[in-house]
Amino acid sequence: MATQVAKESQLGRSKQDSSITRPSLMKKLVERGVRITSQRRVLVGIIQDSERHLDAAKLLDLAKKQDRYIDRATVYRTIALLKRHGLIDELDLMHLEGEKHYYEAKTNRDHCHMACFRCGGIIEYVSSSFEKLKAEMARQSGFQIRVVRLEVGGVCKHCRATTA
Amino acid sequence: MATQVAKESQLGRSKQDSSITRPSLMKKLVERGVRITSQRRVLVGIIQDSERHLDAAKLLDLAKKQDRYIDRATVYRTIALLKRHGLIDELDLMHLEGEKHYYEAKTNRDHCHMACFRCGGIIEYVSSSFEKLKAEMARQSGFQIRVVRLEVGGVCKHCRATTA
DNA sequence: AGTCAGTTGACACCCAGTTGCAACTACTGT
DNA sequence: ACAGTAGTTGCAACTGGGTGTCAACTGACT
Repeated sequence: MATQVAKESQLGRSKQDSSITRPSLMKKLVERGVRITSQRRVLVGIIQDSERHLDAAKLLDLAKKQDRYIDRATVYRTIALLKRHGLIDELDLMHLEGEKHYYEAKTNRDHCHMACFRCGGIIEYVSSSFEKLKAEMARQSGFQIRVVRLEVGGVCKHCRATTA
Repeated sequence: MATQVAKESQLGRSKQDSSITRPSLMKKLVERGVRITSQRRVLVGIIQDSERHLDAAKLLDLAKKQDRYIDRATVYRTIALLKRHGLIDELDLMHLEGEKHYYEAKTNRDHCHMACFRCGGIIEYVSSSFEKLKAEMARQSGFQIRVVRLEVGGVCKHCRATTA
């Protein structure tokens, strides 16, 4: 049984299915004794609340609205911090817009990203089959899974219908 | 039912399961009317026969042994050509060694790459559950899938056993 | 309030990948 | 076999995401 979370153009991100939750990043950082600087508060807040998939440059832009002296390097360092703690996921979105990476707060359920080569839309796809596959992979290979990334590129339903 | 293809350190690539085949890249290119230059013959031959996952720099190195005037740009352009024709897959292998990309000739069955953060080994994992998941995603979302990339990062069986 | 390890901003740097262009060449039609 | 030409190559300069270094700063302890 799968829940297709909807589609939105231009790297937009759909509202989450009610069964999907995002734990508070700040809380997790505090719990782990990570020093909370004003810059981290700003950056983590933006990632936590974002409805879109953010790349480093966009994240910097948004952060500068709250702290105009914040630096590129700090953005990258904070991203690395959150990755190290397993609090965010890194995505390529099939390089629809170049080599940059996108980030999103980790949710309680892994999901797949389907990127449309025509319209640039991203569909987030949650499925129990995906969970089962993960479990099967771990069991059969003896691998301890820490990160999973499932990305699909192709043409979405809408573009298939509207293009010759 | 899954076939775990084995494990090899340092981005090594295991021998393929007998049910997995790699169609001839050159033949496909000729069929499609692509111009066959000496450089392309060299590069495509290397990719076709490689037992490892190749990045652009390694591919250039190997190519230079056959044609010492071959250029970086030609390597990137050939990779783009093969990608455009859907003949190779692009991998990140969880950025185990930086941001570069790896390439492999597309096989008749999609497979997952499991990257060990400790030893750098890559396990290739083929599973009918994966095929089923793909079919389910396509059906439920109306998405026409052209490329799929499933990568997993974690700790392999061997490293879990040998490390404190 | 004082301490100091961890963090920041600034800036130079790295490196994978791209681009523009003149010279070259694989294929086509003859 | 040969010439014409569209597609390809090598070169060199460039782009852009990301990193390293280091002096100055600051959050979280006592």
